[in-house]
Amino acid sequence: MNIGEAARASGVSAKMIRYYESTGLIPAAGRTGAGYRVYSDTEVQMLRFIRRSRDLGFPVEKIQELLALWRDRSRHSADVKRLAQEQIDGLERKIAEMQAMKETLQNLADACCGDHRPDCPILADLGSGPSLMARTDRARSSDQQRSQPEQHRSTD
Amino acid sequence: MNIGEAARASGVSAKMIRYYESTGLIPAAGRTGAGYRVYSDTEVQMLRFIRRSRDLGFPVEKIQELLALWRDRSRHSADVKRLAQEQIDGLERKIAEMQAMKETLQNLADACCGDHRPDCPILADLGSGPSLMARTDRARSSDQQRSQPEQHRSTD
DNA sequence: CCTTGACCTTACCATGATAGGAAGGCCTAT
DNA sequence: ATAGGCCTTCCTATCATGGTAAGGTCAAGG
Repeated sequence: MNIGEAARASGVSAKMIRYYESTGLIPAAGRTGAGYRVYSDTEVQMLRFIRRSRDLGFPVEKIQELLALWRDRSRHSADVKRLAQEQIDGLERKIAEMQAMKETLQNLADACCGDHRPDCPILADLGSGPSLMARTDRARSSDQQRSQPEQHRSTD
Repeated sequence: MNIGEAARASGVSAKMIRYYESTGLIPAAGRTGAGYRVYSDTEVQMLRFIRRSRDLGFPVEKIQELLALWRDRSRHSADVKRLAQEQIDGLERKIAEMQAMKETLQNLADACCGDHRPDCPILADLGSGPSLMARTDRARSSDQQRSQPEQHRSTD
């Protein structure tokens, strides 16, 4: 099987297969006399493993660990579970982060009448110092820093 | 104010300020005789605007539009609201995507006993073809080594 | 045989936003 | 005048992926 077929069979693009090989994620494939890479079913299965792991958001670095465990018949499932849990935790963190952004934006958008008038709480918030939204405002302090004549910061 | 002070005052690193200038997001700053960039309070305010927009997940491309609206005193708040809503929608899509990953992983992890034994539904799923998961069910394993005659293209 | 077209090869460039470093110039206080 | 802290530009890297270009290979058909 050449790289194009392996790509179609695994769902990993030929481009990425070569990249994974170059980075050492997968071992170098065999070659025909002409230099074409050759793939066995076993190797395609490994590529599918990688593809599926990527689909679940695992970074390539972690996939390396997953592959090592996959190949290790004396692995401890606890190690696999730990990797999965770390990934779950990472996803959760990112979800929470984006959820917070979304809520802040939603609050701002809700407060914006969204018509022909220029007044807009969204821009007002963006243009002000630290986040006024998300929780009741506080630290509004000086929204302009001291106005020094120019250059250097000297005596603080 | 030089770039270091502007960075501290805006929360945008000096590195990024130069980058934003090089990409045209912000106009080129004035320079002292020695070539040092000089920033006014107005420019620092703009940098804070950018910083806050980034904190809300806006890509620089969108920030360019936001900045244009910010500067345009005859803007329509509807345009701002639309940008915000697009960003909200984008965040929602990404959140849903990651939520799906998380749930799939959680189901797999829940099915993994996570002890010293090698059997692991997580690896079994990753090693199988297309997603066997998707619903809240698994409780299966040892389903990974069936060699499928999937090759086509007779020219081998 | 020669052409055609689909496939393969390597190598380089680009993305987006950010950080790191090197090499050298500038500024100010001591 | 020298130290050391700041500035400058330029280069590199990230991470996973796609694109392009220039050239070799292979199978089929005229």
